[in-house]
Amino acid sequence: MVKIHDVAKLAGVSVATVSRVVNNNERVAENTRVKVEWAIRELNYAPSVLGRNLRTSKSNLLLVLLPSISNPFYTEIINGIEDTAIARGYNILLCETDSNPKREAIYFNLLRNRLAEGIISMDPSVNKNKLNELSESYPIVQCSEYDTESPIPYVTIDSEQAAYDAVTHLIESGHQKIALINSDERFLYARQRRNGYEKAMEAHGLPIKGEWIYHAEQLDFKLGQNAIRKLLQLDDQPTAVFAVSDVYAIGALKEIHRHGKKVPEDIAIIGFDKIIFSDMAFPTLSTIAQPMYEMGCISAEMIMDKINGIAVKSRVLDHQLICRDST
Amino acid sequence: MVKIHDVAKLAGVSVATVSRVVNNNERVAENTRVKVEWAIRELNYAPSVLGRNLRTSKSNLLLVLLPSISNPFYTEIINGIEDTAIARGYNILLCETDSNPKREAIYFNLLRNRLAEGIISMDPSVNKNKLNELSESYPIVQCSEYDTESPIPYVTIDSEQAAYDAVTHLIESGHQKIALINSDERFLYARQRRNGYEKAMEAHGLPIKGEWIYHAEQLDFKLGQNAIRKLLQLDDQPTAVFAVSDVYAIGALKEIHRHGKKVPEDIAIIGFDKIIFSDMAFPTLSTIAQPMYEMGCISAEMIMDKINGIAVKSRVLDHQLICRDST
DNA sequence: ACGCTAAGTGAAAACGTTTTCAGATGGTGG
DNA sequence: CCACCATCTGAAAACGTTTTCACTTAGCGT
Repeated sequence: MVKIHDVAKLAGVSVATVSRVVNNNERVAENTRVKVEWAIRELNYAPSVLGRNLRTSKSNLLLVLLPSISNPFYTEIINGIEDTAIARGYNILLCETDSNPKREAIYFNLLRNRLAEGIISMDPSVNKNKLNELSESYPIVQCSEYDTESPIPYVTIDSEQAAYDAVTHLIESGHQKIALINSDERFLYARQRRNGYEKAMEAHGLPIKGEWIYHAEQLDFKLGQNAIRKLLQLDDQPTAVFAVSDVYAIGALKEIHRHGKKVPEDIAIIGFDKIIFSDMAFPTLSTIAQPMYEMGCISAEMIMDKINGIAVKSRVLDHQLICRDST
Repeated sequence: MVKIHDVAKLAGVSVATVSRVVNNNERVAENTRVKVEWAIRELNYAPSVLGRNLRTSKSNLLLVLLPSISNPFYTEIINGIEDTAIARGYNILLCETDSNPKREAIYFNLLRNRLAEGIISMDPSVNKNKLNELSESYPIVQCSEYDTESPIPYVTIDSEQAAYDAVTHLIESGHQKIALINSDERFLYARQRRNGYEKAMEAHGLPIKGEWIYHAEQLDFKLGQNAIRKLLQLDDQPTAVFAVSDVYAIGALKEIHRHGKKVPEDIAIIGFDKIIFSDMAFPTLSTIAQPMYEMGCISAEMIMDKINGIAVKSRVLDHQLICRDST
C-alpha cells in the first residue's frame, strides 16, 4: 500500500509538503505542488483515513439510531441526513436497534470508542437515561421523537396540533364517532397524538369512548388490521378512524375491505406520516405530512454544529394536512 | 479522554498488559487481570478504535452500496447483512448512490482510503468497469444484481427461472394475453426476467406482442400506473400482467382500479420481490419471493470471508412462487 | 553590505493502540 | 546449588497521518 512517505520520496519533498498538498490548505509553491500532484497520480496514492483519524482525533462518522429500517417513515429522513452529511464530509452509520437494548449498547459504545463523533437518535424506544448520561459527554440530537425533560436538542413537529388537525378534519367531514389507533403510550408522540385527538373531540363537544381507542404495541400492518377487527365488533361502532401512523391506517384500510365495507362511505380513515405507500393504497390515504427530508437535513446540521462546538436550538417544524380519498 | 496509558498507571502495570486484558486473548495472571479490570471500571475507560484501527490496519467497516434506501426490497437484505456483520464485530456503512456517479465515486474512495474493508454492491446501475477494476485490489461481492463476465462473486436467485414460473402460473390460470412490465434492460435482472417471460410464453405456444411489453426507466409506482394506462389503450388488451417488481405491480393494481376494472377477474397481476406492502395491497399481490434476509446474511459472510483471505463461491438461492388474491 | 520580512520547506513529535521480543521471576528436577 | 523451563510482564517499535516549530532562501529597503 503506497503511503505518504512514498509520494514524498518520489516528488523529492518531505511528507509535510505532501500532506499540505493533499489538504490543499497551506501555501506551497506552485511548482512543488505540481511535482507532488504528479507523484500522487503516478503512484495512485490515496491517503489513509486511519492515520488521519488518529492524528486528528476525528472520524467524520455520524451514528443514526433508528428502531427499524423497514419503516418507510424513516427513509426520507435518512435521505436528508445523508445528503447533508456528505456535503460536509461526513458519513453515516445507520444503526437499527430493533428496540433491542443489547444492540443499542453496541452502538452507544461506538461513540465512546471514538468511532462516531455524534448521534442522531430517531428511536422512540431508546433508553432515555443512558442517552441523557451520554449527552453530557458526547454530541447527541434527537429527531422526531424527543424527551421533554432532557436538554438534548431535537427537531420535530407539533404532534398534538397535527393530531388535533387530523381529527378536526374528520369532524368537519361530518363524523362524530371517531376511533383512535394509537401506538404504545410509552412514546411521547403517542401521548401527544392522543392528547390532540381528545382535545379535538372535546372542543367539538363529542364524547370519547374508551373502547374506541386501540393501542398497538409495535409498528406493524397487522396491528392496524387487529384494531379494525376489534372496532367492528363493538355495538356502537365508530364511523371514522384516526391512525397515528400510515402503517396502521393501511392495515386498517385492508381489513375494512375484508369486511365488505367501503372507505370513506362506511368508515373514513386518516393516517399520519405520508409514507410513500399512502398514495398507493386503495383508496388513497388522507394523512398528515411531516417535512421528513427537511427534518433529516436539520438534524444533520444540528449534530455537526454541535460537534464543532456551535450551540444549537431545538426546532419544531410545520406539518400539513393531506386530504385524499379515504376521508 | 482517558487512554490506555492512564489505566496502566492506575493499575500499576504496563500498557501492554492493559491491552492484553482488553483483548482478553493472552494469558495474564489472574490477580493482575482483576487489578486492570478494576482500573478500567474506575476510569470508565473505553479503548479508542482510532488508535486500534491504525495499528491493526483494520476498520471493521463494510460498505453497502444500494441505489436507494426507499425501495423496500433492500430493507430485508440489509437486516441480514447487519445482523451477520455485527455478530462478527463489523459495522456497515449504508451508501445510497441514487444512481449518481459522483456519489459512487465518494463511496469507492472510502475503500481506497481504508475506511472500509470491503463492499457489498446491490446497485444495478453501478459502474461495472470501475467495480471490476477495484475488485482486483479490494474485497467486493455483489448481491442480487451481478455481472456475468466479471470474476466478482455474487449471491442471487435465478431470475429467469423465477420469471418463467410467474408467467407459467398466469398461463395455468387460463391467461393467454400476458403483458410484461419490465425495468430498464441495462440491468441484468431485467434482461433475465424478460427471457423467462418469453420462454414461458413460447413454451406454451403463446404469441408475444411488442406492445405488451412496457419498459420503466426507474423504480417508481407511477411507472406501474403509466404502464397500465398504456396497456388499456390497446385494441388487443392483455388479461394478465407480470411486473418485474412489486413496486410496479402495486402501482398497476391501483391504476386498474381507477379504470373501474377488477383484479383478478378483469386483469390478473403478479409481482416480484414480496415486499412488505405486497400483502397490504388490495387485493393481496401474488408475487415471487426472494430469500432476502438470507441473501443479506450470505453476502455479509462472503465479504468477510473474502476480507480474511478465504476463497468464496457465488451462490444462487431458491425463489418461491407466492399465490395470493391478485391471480 | 546589512538586517529584516515573507514565503516555502523539512525534521520530528504526536495521536492511541497492538505486538514483538527479551527480561524477570519462581518453581522444579537433577 | 545449579540449570532449566514455564509463565508472566514491560520497553519500545510500529501503524500513517498532521502540525508545530525552526530553518533556509530570496527579495527588499536602508
